[in-house]
Amino acid sequence: MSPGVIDYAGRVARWQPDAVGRLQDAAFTLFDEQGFDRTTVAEIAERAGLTKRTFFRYFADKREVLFGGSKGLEDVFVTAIAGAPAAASPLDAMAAALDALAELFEERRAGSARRQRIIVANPELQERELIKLATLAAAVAGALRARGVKEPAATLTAEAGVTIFKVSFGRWVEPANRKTLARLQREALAELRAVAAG
Amino acid sequence: MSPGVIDYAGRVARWQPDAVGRLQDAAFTLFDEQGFDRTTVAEIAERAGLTKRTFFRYFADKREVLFGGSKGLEDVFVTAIAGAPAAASPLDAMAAALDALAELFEERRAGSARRQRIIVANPELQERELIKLATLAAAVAGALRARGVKEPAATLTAEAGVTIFKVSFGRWVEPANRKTLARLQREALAELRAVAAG
DNA sequence: TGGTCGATGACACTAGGTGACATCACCGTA
DNA sequence: TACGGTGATGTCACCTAGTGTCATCGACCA
Repeated sequence: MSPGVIDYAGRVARWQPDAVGRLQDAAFTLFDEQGFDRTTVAEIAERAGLTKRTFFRYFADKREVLFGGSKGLEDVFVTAIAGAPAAASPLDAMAAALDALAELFEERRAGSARRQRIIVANPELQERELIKLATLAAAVAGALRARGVKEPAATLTAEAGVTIFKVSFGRWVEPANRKTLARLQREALAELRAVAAG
Repeated sequence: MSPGVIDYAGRVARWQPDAVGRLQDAAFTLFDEQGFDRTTVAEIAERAGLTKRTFFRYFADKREVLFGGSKGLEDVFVTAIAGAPAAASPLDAMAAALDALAELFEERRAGSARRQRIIVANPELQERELIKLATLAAAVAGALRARGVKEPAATLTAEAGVTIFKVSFGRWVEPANRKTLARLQREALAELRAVAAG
């Protein structure tokens, strides 16, 4: 669609640039305006100046368009675990990784809240969110095992860390919240330590 | 389909009994034989002697036919939490609830393993499983709050308990496993305590 | 006898998702 | 300069999950 666009160099480009970005923008806007399931893929594609078929070339399904950033999240988390001091306990490594995550998000609270609104409003999207978090937990557990943590401690620690992130993230994006994500995560971690101590 | 069946009283019944059960049986068998996504709803319905439309009257979607028992699971979990001694710590109440769950499953290891095989083979089904577990965790957190546990301790404890169940269940249904679910859960809980203690 | 109810069937329709093939600007190379 | 390959996109036909609506007909009741 729309061939013959003039690109930055003044040459005739066949396609408008950044099809993926345009699809994501269109999807976010439409989901936010009319809700996820009152928005069709054809509608998203049309708004992005593309076709349904092109949408499905970039995204495995309609939900996936909202989860583009999850690979980056996983990378930051795993890298931070791997980079923690060798002497750090599993839970200390986890604390360091949570701080690294917080830094990644701190600037994007408005966008995160918008995305969260869309997801919370739709069970299908919550399912996808949960499997992304489960995948994340599995990767984190792998990073812990690479540090010498045994099973099932690695999986339990990883799940605990991801749970802390999830719970804290949910509080962070609440309109009334004034605390930083880093602080909410540290509080949750302390709480978990207290619970486990009995 | 198949009207004119003779029922237990010798009278002519219009329909064969237990449509839900027949649909579940057909679905389990077909999913196990040919996989979840190579099985169509029309196929399941036909095998059960019913139509697609009837399938969707009983199950909200194709996946739901595998998750009929999750309400019972939640009831047992929540009841056990509520019934724990008033003096028990949150984690002790959790331990008691996990024992109660183990009792519920101990007799059904073969069936549980078959269901697990089907679910593990398909990401869509894992998504549904995860949201069921998340719903379970939310209910358990509610039961803990009813005991006076504050947030975020209640949610963190509930998530930890459900994680212990999930991890232990996965190990329990492994072909090589010889331990009971109760024992695997107790081991995981001890491990979690050790990790959190540092 | 007739009327309501409840479980199921029949049928048409929407939308997510896929496979196969066509299009055409771009780019490297002879 | 001509030409062939490549990659991003479009077109079209198709499958199947899931839904809305109305028809059917034995059971049950007055």
